[in-house]
Amino acid sequence: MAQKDTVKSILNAAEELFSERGFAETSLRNITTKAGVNLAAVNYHFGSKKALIQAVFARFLTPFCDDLEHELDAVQAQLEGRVPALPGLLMLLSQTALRAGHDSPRRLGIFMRLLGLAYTQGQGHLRRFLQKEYGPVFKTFMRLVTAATPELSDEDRFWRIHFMLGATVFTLSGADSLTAMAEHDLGKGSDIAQVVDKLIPFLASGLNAPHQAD
Amino acid sequence: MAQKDTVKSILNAAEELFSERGFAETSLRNITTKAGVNLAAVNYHFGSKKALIQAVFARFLTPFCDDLEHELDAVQAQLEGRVPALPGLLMLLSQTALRAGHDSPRRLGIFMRLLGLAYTQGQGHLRRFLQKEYGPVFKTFMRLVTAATPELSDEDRFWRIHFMLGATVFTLSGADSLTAMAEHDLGKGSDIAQVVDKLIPFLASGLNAPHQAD
DNA sequence: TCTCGTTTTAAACGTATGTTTGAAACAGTT
DNA sequence: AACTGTTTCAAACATACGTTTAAAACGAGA
Repeated sequence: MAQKDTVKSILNAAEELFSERGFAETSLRNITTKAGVNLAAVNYHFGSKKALIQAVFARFLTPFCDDLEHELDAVQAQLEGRVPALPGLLMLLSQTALRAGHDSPRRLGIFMRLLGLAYTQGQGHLRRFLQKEYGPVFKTFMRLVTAATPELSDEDRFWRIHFMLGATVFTLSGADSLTAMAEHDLGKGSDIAQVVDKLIPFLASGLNAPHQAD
Repeated sequence: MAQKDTVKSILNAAEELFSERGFAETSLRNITTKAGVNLAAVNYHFGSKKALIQAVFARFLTPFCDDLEHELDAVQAQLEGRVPALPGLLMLLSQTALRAGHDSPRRLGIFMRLLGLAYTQGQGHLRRFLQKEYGPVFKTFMRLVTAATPELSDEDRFWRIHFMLGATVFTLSGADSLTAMAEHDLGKGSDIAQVVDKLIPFLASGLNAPHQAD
């Protein structure tokens, strides 16, 4: 059982430290110290730092995407040709995501921060890895969203989907500091599930906005 | 004139490299090589790498914020107590931003990517610098947005502002690769000004969404 | 032309990083 | 109890980084 514990400790420490400081700013010594294991353990169990980064993503993303794929299949079966409703699709996605951070809801924020880093930080190997590994499920989801928004032009839909993605990743990845700000400014904090609840009407309304500004 | 050229070359190279790879992944040797100057020039002219990072932000942000401040003053004078219109405020912000990348519109994308990095990447010194230096103009803008959306609760407005910020930063910072994707998927690319045009109705509609999802 | 403050240069410094190594500790099997 | 494959460990390795240094090159004013 020693191996399992070491591997898991490393993944836990890496996940947290990466999300706090980024990939390049987090050294293997930081990680192994926090995990309470020897420095060489990372290269022994994962092979390299790059492979460790990918493993951190895979541990979260693989169960999430499997779960999502299953849910999407169920939706498609239930529809039998009818068009899906957009808010339902968004809620299904968010609920699946919240479920994926099964330990604590905080983990979703941590992972969103990682996802943001994956796109902003260099790490070309990571983008390629994520694309190859988890691209298909995303395509399926996109197909359903397309069916749910038949009145949108392909162009508007394309851009608005990315506007939604940006709002989500940015907000949830900064959820910790943002709820702290909210608590300070408004005297009212929120947990991440409440933020998601606030996000959904915003996204749904933005996606269905009229083509031109009023 | 030698100093001016060296300083400007360094800033140009740093701006581009930082936006491509992030701060920690870009070495001073990368920067000075690309700029065609000696390695020591950065420490001579800027003092440290941290100071160079701040200088890159200041070169873009100082003219932009001065311009924005001026524009906001004009709006407030013209209003004389009446409530401002939200789409107008958003367009004013985006037009000012587009104007700030006066050399090429591509520069706005580069800078948005830097702004995203500033928030995701560790760099506590940067957040503090930006807050101290450019916080007040942001507060002024926020006051006008608050006046333009009297029907929103403080809580909803707070969160939706950050949803908007996220959609904007994320999309514009990835504008290069996103327009490439759009070209590939739809056979129709866009420049950054067109993306901004598409963004505004999305944001305005999201901000004014009903409180609960339908 | 000489001078003095500024700028550039090549080289070195100290430190931190990812990775490798070879021996020690361990756990399960015969 | 002895053997075997796996895992841990302390130490070292090579490399890359930001920064410093001291000398050289430069440019404008006397």
